Amino acid sequence: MPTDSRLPRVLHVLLHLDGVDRPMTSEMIGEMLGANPSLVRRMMGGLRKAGFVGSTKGHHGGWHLARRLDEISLADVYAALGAPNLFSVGMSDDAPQCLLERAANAATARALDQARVRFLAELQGVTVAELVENARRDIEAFQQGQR
Amino acid sequence: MPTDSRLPRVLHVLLHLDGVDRPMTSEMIGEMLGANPSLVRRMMGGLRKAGFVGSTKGHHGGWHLARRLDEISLADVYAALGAPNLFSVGMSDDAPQCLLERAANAATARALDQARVRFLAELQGVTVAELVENARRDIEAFQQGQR
DNA sequence: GAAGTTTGTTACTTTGTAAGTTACGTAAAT
DNA sequence: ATTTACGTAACTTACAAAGTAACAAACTTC
Repeated sequence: MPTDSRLPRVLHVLLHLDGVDRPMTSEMIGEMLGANPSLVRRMMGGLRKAGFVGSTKGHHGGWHLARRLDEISLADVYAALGAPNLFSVGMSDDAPQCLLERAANAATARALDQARVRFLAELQGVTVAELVENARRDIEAFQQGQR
Repeated sequence: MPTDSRLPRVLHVLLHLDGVDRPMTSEMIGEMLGANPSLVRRMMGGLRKAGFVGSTKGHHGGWHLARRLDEISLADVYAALGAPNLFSVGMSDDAPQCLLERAANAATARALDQARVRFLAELQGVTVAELVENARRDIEAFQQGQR
């Protein structure tokens, strides 16, 4: 399967929406991401339902922020995308008869669960607003290097 | 992509190999896993290179353990499989120009890295032998319930 | 209210990777 | 020599997200 890149992509979009005062159309966003406008609408749909962004139709329509970025954690964004499957590794049979197979599956599931918990905890601890700050720091560091 | 189920599957195989004194053929293992013998040979190849199992050709040939299960951690097994890609989530572009995209990617990568570390740590802390013990406990609990 | 813009949604095609399959060479046992 | 069984390469299938196309609905502007 092509890698599921929705999480970093919609984060990228949120960061840009924060920096503009006009709505951005799906076409503008699509160009930014190197993606199709239709795909953008699909990705952003979840964020709209979650109330993080709004969208307006017609002239000068497009996507805009509907909540402050410091009120949105990365975990919120991930959830708004529908908490898509995180792993490419998994069990082929969830409730096997063989007890040895169960032991093998249980051990694998345990490790995956721990990893998922860690992943979500990390996302929970960061707001989208902090990403803006990180980027700003990077920009300053870059300008520093230019002098 | 179909889910990568190699880790739980080869663990399952190791647990069975521990319980028999004769080598198991790829065909027997394939039937056990609901998989093709050729696929079994591919999956087990890495374990052979790692020295965890051996394989012999010809009459009464097949796969057998080549190391004690308490000397093999789940992380060893995962590594022997080639440390296959763990996540279905990832970035579409690794080194983008846009600093906002970089911030979005970095945050995603950070969470994934933490999750991977947690996953490996969990695998590292468990030996295949311990899975046998777990299964044995399950069997006893089952028999207890039968009385 | 006509024209033009933009989203919302559906249906379809493409893509990437492991699974699954087929085939055949190689080596060992009888 | 025959049979068994691994080793490996080449090919097809499956599946979910990406990507594409199309169009109705809704809004803006004039």
